[in-house]
Amino acid sequence: MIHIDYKDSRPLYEQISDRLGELILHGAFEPDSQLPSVRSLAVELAINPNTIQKAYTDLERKGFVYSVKGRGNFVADTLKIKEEKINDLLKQVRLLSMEAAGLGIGLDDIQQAAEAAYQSAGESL
Amino acid sequence: MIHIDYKDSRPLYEQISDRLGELILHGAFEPDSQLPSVRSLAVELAINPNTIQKAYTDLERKGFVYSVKGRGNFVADTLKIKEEKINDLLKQVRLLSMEAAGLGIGLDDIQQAAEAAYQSAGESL
Amino acid sequence: MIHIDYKDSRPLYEQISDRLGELILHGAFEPDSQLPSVRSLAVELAINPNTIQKAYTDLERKGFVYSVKGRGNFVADTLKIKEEKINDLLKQVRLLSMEAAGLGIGLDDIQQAAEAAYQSAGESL
Amino acid sequence: MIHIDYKDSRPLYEQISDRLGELILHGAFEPDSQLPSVRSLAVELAINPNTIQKAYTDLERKGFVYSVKGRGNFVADTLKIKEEKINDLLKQVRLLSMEAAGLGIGLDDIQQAAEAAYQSAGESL
DNA sequence: GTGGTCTAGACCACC
DNA sequence: GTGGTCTAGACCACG
Repeated sequence: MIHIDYKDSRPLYEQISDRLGELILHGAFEPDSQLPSVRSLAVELAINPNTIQKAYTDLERKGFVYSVKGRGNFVADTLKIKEEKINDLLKQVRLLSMEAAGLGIGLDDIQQAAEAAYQSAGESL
Repeated sequence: MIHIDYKDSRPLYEQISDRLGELILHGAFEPDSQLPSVRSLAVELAINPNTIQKAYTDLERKGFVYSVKGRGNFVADTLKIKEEKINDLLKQVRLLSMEAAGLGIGLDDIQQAAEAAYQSAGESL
Repeated sequence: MIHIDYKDSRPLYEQISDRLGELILHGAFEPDSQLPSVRSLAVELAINPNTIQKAYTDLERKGFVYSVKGRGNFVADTLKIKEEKINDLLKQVRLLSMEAAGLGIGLDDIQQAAEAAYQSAGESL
Repeated sequence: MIHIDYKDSRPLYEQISDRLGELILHGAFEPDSQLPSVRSLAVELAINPNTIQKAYTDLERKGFVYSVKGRGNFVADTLKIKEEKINDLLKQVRLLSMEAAGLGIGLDDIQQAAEAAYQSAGESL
């Protein structure tokens, strides 16, 4: 479910946090369902529990997860998060488009690239 | 021409390298023209010359610049670089589009966002 | 009467203790009347009896409740408690006011906020 | 400048984070001025550097501080933060006032307590 | 068994 | 010297 890449320059806790956030965003977990415990994940990934803990703290800061002492970590209501994520993504598209305009790329090229990728993603579902 | 932001969490050398690379890509310098010397830039930006040197080394690694011992740093032929940059940007658009598909964003939303941003950038030229 | 919020980061026993204390303070129980038994509350809330027991112990420590072995838990004389609570609350108001002074908030702003909230609470009774 | 209370039930990192945040909010540091380094604070307070680091991370999350790798931690622009803090404080006043209404405390009592404390704070400046 | 906090000691990237 | 990350091992509160 989670793959650690030691060649990745990102810190381990961030790889884990990002990956879990991705899974949550894409609906891999039910809201309010329990996530793997700090210790079990630590064992599974052969990583220090503190590092897992940092990943969960990061997810809590981002609002993806809430934690209850003595009980575990649970996935938060992802609706608002998803909206934020969507806004973020569109903002990135806008930035890239403006940059593309500066580099002389045609609007068509961008839109076609978007379309092709979008549909290939749809097919793989 | 170059602005250093001490609040930026990126290292200084990277800010300088990125900014110079941007200027080169957008045609602010003629190919083979000479760039400011390490020392002059260091004085101008009130920064340690080692940091400037590292920025130039970074640009050389990326192929934006070539350096001649005892003479200075010069802008490389940017044609290939520009092509790479364009490919890079389109690749990013594709990635975002695939991610968008996974999040349930409509293709229209993406293309419209791109179009609006593209045109607003064109107007500001 | 008591609602458990599993998303609340406070421990369960504290949620229960706080809620019962609130009810007692606001006169929801007669003095010396019997409170629900540990077991019945445990069943009703679908919670471990140990947790309920800890809540009652907490309330006893605070002086809201007294317990008679073999008979149950009973509400204490709340008069003194109420006075303490009032003193507590006024103390908090004073602390906030001093902090407000340090932050440059006007006294009027505080008093008006207090008045508006006070009256809105009165209307909802 | 910072006092650690080992009898305080709050974690050390939170005591430090809160205290520094307080100092920043009350203008004890110039914006963009450098805060004590992780290591120096660790020595001064006789505490593990990791704990100080966690305090700074916490302050960064709250927007009180920004950190630049290799250079140190600096106080952020506190204007927005101060506004948030003021809103927070007034919200607390409102909560207390509503609670007071439920307990039968007079509005006068609250406002007078606020006034007395407010003025005593003003005199001590 | 669960998460939360803390210490001690280490290594890295950046300046 | 600066912050950032990671490991190892420990103790506590909670259920």
